[in-house]
Amino acid sequence: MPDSVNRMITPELNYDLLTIGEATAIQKGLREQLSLEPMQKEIRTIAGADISLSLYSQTVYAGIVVLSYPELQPIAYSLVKSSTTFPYVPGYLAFREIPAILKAYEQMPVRPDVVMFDGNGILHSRRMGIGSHFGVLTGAVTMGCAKKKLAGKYDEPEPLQGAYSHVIDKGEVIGYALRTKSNVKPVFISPGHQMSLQDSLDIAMQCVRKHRLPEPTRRAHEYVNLFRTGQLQEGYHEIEQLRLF
DNA sequence: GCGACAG
DNA sequence: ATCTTGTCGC
Repeated sequence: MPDSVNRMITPELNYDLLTIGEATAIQKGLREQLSLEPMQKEIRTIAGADISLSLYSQTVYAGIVVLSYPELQPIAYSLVKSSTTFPYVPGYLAFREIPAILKAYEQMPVRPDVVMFDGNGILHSRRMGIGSHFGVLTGAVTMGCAKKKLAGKYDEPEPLQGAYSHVIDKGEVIGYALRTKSNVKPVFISPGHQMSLQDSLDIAMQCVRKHRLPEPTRRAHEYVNLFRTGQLQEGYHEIEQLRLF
């Protein structure tokens, strides 16, 4: 089938012309399809998804890095250069980043068991952060890991690695403030889609190594920055494993 | 009206 | 998010 025809029946997702009011309506609709049922399947791969931008540019560099689990070794990555005019508005990050991340996702021949986003899942005023939005859109199992709080209230967790506290909004637990390293600011964990609050916390803890950020989002951030600075090329790539015997 | 506000 | 140098602490 000619490429021109294919594009007509599978148009790219484009949120650029939406108003905030329309975006809010979309979030409310997606929320009705959200599932927070506990995971059943065993995790063998987990991916991190992120975007890198040049200041004042509409060009976005999207990437997804797939890691083995529980080893957390990068085994493949997908990079896509795209553009967006939807501005950054707190609470609407998905409309700016998802179109590009979706391209990177669809370009991959493999489907990771979990996708972790640099942003939130249900830790959002309408329970529809970028992780949940992407999950409902694709059916993927997703979660969020944000570096700053977006919504809700929480008590500061003890300053020890592994300590955590609930983030609560309107009387319900919507995520956790998790101390991934002692005496370092916590990260904010929440389920996106097809997993429970407890699942998201367990997975986040299993993904912490030497840094504040869990490996999936840390690697995704690293890779999209290498892409933006010309040190990695667009496309899908598998990483040859170094065998030491 | 005031404060908060992922990336 | 990105732009930036040194500096403090484990």
